[in-house]
Amino acid sequence: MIKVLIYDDVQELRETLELLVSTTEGFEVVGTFDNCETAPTDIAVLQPDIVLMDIDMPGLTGIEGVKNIRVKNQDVKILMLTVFDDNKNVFEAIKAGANGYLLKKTNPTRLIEYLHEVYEGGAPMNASIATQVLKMFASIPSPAGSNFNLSEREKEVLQLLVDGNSYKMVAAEMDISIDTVRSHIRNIYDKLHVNSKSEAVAKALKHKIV
Amino acid sequence: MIKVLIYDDVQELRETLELLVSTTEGFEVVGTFDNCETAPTDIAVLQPDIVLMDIDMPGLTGIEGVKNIRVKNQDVKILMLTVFDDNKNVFEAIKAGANGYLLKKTNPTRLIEYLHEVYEGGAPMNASIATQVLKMFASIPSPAGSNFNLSEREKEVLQLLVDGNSYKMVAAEMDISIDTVRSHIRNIYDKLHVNSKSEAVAKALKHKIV
DNA sequence: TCTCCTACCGCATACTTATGCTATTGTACA
DNA sequence: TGTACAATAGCATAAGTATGCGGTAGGAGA
Repeated sequence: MIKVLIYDDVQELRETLELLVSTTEGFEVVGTFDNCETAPTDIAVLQPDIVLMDIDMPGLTGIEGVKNIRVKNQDVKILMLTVFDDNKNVFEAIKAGANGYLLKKTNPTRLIEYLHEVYEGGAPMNASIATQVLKMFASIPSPAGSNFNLSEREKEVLQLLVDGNSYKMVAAEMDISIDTVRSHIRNIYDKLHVNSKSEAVAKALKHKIV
Repeated sequence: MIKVLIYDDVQELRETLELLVSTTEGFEVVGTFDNCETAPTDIAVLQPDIVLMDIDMPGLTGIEGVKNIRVKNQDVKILMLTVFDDNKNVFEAIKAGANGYLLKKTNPTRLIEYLHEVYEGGAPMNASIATQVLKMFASIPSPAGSNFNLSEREKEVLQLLVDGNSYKMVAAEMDISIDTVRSHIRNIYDKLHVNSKSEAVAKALKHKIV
């Protein structure tokens, strides 16, 4: 018997989910709640195998709920449920420790399959969400960033700027005159095609130059 | 008819795959190759919808193959096939532009499902691989909602600073006075515990505030 | 040898930024 | 019905920055 715990603020959906899961062979609903304020203790008491967690709840959001659960319990499988496959939430939920991410419009048969999948250690996601995850993944800048032909010395200066140093502080740090710092920075600006310190810093970070 | 192109250096597997796909309703194998040296031109000529790409090939690896394909073609769906669900390869393949990542031990029925899924824009992955992807994802240096209690307006200003705007440009962009911009920036500095524009930009980018 | 590049240094000037203080509005919450 | 805070705006001044010009010295390579 796979024990399932349900969090959803919408009564109708909560009941639909409960009905679906409890009438499926091999599954048992051990509780349903309209908020996840007490999730960590609920789980300690009810000992579910899988938690279905709505992401859009008033008060404590599902993501907060997952974080709170994971402080106490790393084992229970958590499946996020959401109406929107919006970028930020997916990322946040995964980082919080969710095991899968499903759209509410997922059809019942598929949902049950996904429950089996997560129970067996998988990470079920709807196709659209999986695609998003891959895209986010692919957008992670690779370690080999273009370095714009900056000389070693220039990179040093740039690093110090990124760390929040003023010209004066850079000069002190590198033990060169402030005018030399100016020279270096001028050259850096030329190479990066920028004309302010903050633009240079932004470009350095975005392109992982430093 | 969904057109499939197969790359695998092992003749037996190539033939098994070809048999499986070509005997399935709605699918057609337009070619099989034992290496992906000529992949970009193969694809230009054969116009497949889906490419099945073995990852472990002598000479040009499947990952190199994907990179080469993506230079010319962003539309064809590429499914990676591998015996090992090893961390580095998954990451590299995704970064190269693969649409999905399957283990060779995937059973035939499931494989066909996955082919449909990728054709429809999904990102099929075996459960074990999806789990890995989530884990990698979760280990990405944390953006984790640290927004330093910036108000919406302050975030707007900060974004403009990150984009390289001066006070004057921010004022023009937001249609407020430069003194108001100063006010906002003062408050941003207080909240971020910095005291220069470039520090603020660096912090914004490092903490993914904007 | 001569040229190119890098690192170094200097001065001057206009512009931008940081930070002090103050003040009015509107909205939200207790 | 106050209290709190966000957003707006202003003024003044010191500090920092951007960019114009100029220069020297040393090493790599044509």
